[in-house]
Amino acid sequence: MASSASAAALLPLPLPSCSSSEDSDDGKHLPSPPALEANTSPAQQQKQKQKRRRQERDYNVAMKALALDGDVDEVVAVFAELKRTAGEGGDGGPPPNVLCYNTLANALAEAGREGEALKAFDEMLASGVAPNASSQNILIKMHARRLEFDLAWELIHKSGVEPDVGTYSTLIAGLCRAGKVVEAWGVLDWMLEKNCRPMVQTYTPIVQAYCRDGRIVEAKLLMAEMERLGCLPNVVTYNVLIRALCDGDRFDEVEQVLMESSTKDWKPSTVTYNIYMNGLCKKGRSTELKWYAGVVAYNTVMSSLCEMGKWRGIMKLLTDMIKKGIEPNTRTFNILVRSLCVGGKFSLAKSLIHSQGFAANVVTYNTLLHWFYYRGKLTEANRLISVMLENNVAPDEVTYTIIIVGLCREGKFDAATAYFLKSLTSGLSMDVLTVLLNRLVYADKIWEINRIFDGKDFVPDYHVFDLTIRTFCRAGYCHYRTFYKLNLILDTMLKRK
DNA sequence: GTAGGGTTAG
Repeated sequence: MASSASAAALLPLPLPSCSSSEDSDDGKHLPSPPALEANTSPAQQQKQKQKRRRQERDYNVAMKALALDGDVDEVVAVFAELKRTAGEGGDGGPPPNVLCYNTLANALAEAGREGEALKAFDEMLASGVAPNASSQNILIKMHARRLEFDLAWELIHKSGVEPDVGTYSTLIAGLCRAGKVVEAWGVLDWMLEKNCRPMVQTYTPIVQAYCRDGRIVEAKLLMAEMERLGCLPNVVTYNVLIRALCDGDRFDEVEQVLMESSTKDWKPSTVTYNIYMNGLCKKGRSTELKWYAGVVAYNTVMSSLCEMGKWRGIMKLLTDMIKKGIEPNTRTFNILVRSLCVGGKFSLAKSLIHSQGFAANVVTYNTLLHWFYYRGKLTEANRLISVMLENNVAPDEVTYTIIIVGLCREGKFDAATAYFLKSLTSGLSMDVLTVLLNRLVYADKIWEINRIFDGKDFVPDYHVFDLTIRTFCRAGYCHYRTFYKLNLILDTMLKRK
């Protein structure tokens, strides 16, 4: 995979502590074209460097804000702009510094665009910018998400970048998410051996792992231990605990924990209240909005009202929040779209896409598509797909799933298969394939299945074989009279290998 | 100014 190749690419480190923004006069990246260079004094050059550094910081802050907002495309655009301004002198100019590359790569990784994140790091190395501990941590995070812990270890041991608290914390978080709490404790011991002091961020994932397993007693014990060690649990740690208490219907204890917050030296945030309220909503105990409610709280309640079919109440809340000066976001909007669909107001829901001040995203289109198919409005669905593509909104796995399910239900297996083949251009999704195969096999559409594996753009691997055989067997095709159909498909698949 | 733990939409 590309990830291991890139991990290897990070191994030989050029100059471990040197970032491009530092004043290393190695002459590798002169900021200005020669002509300008000739008649600028050292003082002026210094000034230009400072200006560039400020510019990089500003761009970096902007990228971070955009990433927080979930607008990754815009992050990519800002980064490109940063590179462009460097090249205005004519000969390319200095590359962005390591922090900017980190921000870019992290935003991409967080958005699930890991291939692009790795490409960003490759580009960084190619421009002679040395990675730092944060770059390494971002890579470790990506490895951990794919459960490639061996690669994560290899990176730590061979990169030459000294692991920091963040490195260990990232690894611990990844292990905890994968349910490997014992290994996480191992890493904690290891860092203590290396005299690296843990932080709240190091312990919190372990608290969370306990909470997820319903081991609340152990979670609380660990939090007590943190206090003893002088590493006080903070609002995030308590949020984890409160969520677990909500899931367990232990709302009295939530109140208790909140009451004690002032003496325990932490302050509940809007996130805390959002978790609490979400817990109450899920148990059907509250739709009352308190004074501290922000946009997320409104979204939660509106969404819960939508589940209950009270879509008129949603409109009331929308006007309510606008009156209070709380700005609705894309999610608010999507909840509104969904509630309008639930209420059968399709044309109104559709018209919202073109309304000003709202950028429809892939979720918006998915919501509408789902309902169009659900109500058998195939022409509308087709038209919407065109609009979506015209507006440069890329379909995701959910989109393809909705389309495929919708078409199959109408008996349009051929079209559904065509969409699956189209989805391959953005990579194979096993989820999408599972959905399609299920429908085709149960409908006995052997010809279409053959078509999936007959194309030149799809070479089945072990998982695909496994899935196919299982699906056929579950549908009863492993009977001797029908087995030849599965054989036919397997033949086609083997031809491709 | 980058990384590492927590909330809401299909």
